[in-house]
Amino acid sequence: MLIAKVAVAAATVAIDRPYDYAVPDNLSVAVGSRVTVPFGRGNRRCEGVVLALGEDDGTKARRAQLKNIDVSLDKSPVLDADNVRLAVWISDRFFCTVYEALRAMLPAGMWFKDGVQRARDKTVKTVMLAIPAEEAVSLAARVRARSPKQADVLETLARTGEVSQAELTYFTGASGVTIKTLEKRGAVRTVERETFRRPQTRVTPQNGELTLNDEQTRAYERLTRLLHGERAEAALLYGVTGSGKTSVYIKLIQDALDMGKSAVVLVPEIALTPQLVGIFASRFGDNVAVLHSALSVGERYDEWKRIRSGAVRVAVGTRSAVFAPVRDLGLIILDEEQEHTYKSENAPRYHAREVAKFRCVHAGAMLVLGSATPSIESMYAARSGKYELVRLDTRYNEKSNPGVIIADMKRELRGGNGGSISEELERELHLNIERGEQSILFINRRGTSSLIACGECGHTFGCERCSVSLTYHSANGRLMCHYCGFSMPRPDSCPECGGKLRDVGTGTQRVEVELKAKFPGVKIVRMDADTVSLAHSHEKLLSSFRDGKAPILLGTQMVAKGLDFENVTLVGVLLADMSLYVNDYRANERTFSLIAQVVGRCGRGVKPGRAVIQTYTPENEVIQLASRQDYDAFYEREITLRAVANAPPTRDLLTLTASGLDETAVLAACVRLRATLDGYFKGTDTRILGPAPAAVAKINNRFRYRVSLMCENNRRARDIISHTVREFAKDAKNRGVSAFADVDPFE
DNA sequence: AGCACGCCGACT
DNA sequence: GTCGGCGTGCTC
Repeated sequence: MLIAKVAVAAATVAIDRPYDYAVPDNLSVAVGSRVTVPFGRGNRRCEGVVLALGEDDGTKARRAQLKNIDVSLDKSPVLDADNVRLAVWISDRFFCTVYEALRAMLPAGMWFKDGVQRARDKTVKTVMLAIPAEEAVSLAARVRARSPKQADVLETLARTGEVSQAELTYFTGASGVTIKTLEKRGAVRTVERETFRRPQTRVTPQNGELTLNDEQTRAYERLTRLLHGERAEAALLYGVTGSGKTSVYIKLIQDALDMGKSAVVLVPEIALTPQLVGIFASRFGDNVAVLHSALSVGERYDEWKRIRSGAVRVAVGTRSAVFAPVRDLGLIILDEEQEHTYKSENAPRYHAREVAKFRCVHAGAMLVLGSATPSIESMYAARSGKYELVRLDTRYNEKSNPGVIIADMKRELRGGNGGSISEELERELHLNIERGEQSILFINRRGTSSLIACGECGHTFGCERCSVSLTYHSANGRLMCHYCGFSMPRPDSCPECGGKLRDVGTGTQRVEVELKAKFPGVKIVRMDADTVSLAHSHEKLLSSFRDGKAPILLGTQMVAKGLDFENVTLVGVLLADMSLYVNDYRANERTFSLIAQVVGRCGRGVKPGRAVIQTYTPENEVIQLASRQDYDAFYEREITLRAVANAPPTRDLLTLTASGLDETAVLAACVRLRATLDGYFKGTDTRILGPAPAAVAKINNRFRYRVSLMCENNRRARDIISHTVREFAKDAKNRGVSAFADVDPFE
């Protein structure tokens, strides 16, 4: 009798192991087949993946205990032995179940829920005007008094054209009923559209020979030697902004293709790197598949199949594309390898860099990590010889470094300027506007919108389910929780004392208002989550900045990347020190990377550029070093601090997070966790910290506390951690509290 | 995490 | 006598 070892979906980490099932004679399954099996006392049906097959070697008694596999979900297996091996490794390294790891390897939407396949091609209901825009605006004015929601809907549609119903209700707060009423009145039409268009515009392939400069050629040649087998674990391509890493990537990919192999290119976020994706698309034409969160389920599946069949040899995508099923993997490139988007925050909590390493080692492929500001851990590995370090030190089209002005906001405040634009920045902006040159202003803050507080009693609005403040979105006029999605309309006055509500903190909208007052009549393009979502694309906003020659582009994080415009000669960083004051050992690194990137973007054109860094702590060394783009000095300083603190990369950080509805129970469980770990690590130099509230202490009514360990991430430490998590789940005292482990989380 | 099994109190 | 409370232990 044939026995299958199956990874089941219903298993948690506490009970995860391969379960044996009998394979009925009429069923054909292979390693990697998805199946359904009966599981648990209730024999409820659950999904699973076959990990291995073997002949029965047990006794009759044992055979009688075995249950049968129910059905096989695929005609031919969708995963293979390599996937299984990788999944087992991920489950061990990142403390998840084997099933969770396997699941991450398949395109979303291929999975069954309750035995019913989810809709293949989702459609989305979109709404558009059925009457001319001007007519809609005047209709809106007429009905405003009686039906304000309808008026809002009409005006929004007049501005945007076609919008999905979901977005429309988000921005106007109107319900589906309002839209139906308008439809009955003949003012709007609704259409079911396929979720997303194919994002790739087919570009004409460029086959022209790529010319590299001397330095690029040397870097390329060293990397090629690695590609041909003389390899370290990975290569770190450390190239200052503008040194032309992309050209080196392209040469390497071409080489891999010439050898009959495939390449995977990972980018932090597709939407933020349209230029890079565009370059690959035009260079490799139909040989590229772009994997992308905006693809519909069906499209994603199609792209996945194209890659798997070998029809496409280059896959470009975000984190999950590290699993792209390319034929004969020859090369993986992680661009901007320091970005936190490569680390998954949900199970499986893997880091794409580590998965890439594993795949490359097993496929005999090369891994290239590219960055202008490498993560401290990667540079550490490079310096200690684990990675090959390849540098690109000179800027292509050598331009003088931009002049950097550090504006002291404390002094501004003392001088009576309580706004968010310093005198220096205002002066430079004036200069640029006069000269017809463009400026980019970048707000360094997490979140996209501002907080609202009562100007009289100081009342603030918090989410009742989560431990965070509600942030105000001027785009839809609502207060929203960024964790659970709760939203409410912004009240007219303080619910406590009736006082007037004010915006606190510098949101993009507030800066925009300030700029408009200072520079009347000057066109400002604002790019943040609000405007991007409504206008549908970064590209649209960017081209309105570039082609429309708007003097000022103002935005959050998202303007910091991929901007490479000739006419931009001034970059301003508002609140440069904002990200320094986070309780996180990576705060310095993040701040440095952000500022250095922004400074580097400036002055890449023909004209000389300047950067204005606004900060309340102008003497801060991180800001000073970043403004000089002095990565090497920053690295030396930072690695010393990390070593003193026993923080990564000198040690690894392992965390255990417990969450539950009852705060005292969670805390008590965490204290027990800590005691258990203290026992296991007694007498070692492992540092154990906590329990401390997690960065977001409460999500969806669940309180979260965390215990951290700084130790070497070795077999023994991992065994202790996973054993502790298992025991935790079994302990009746921990009822109602769940725990998970994470490696080097980015929180 | 589910889910059944089992051993105690209220109710037809 | 039986229905259902939730404490306990297992999942091929």
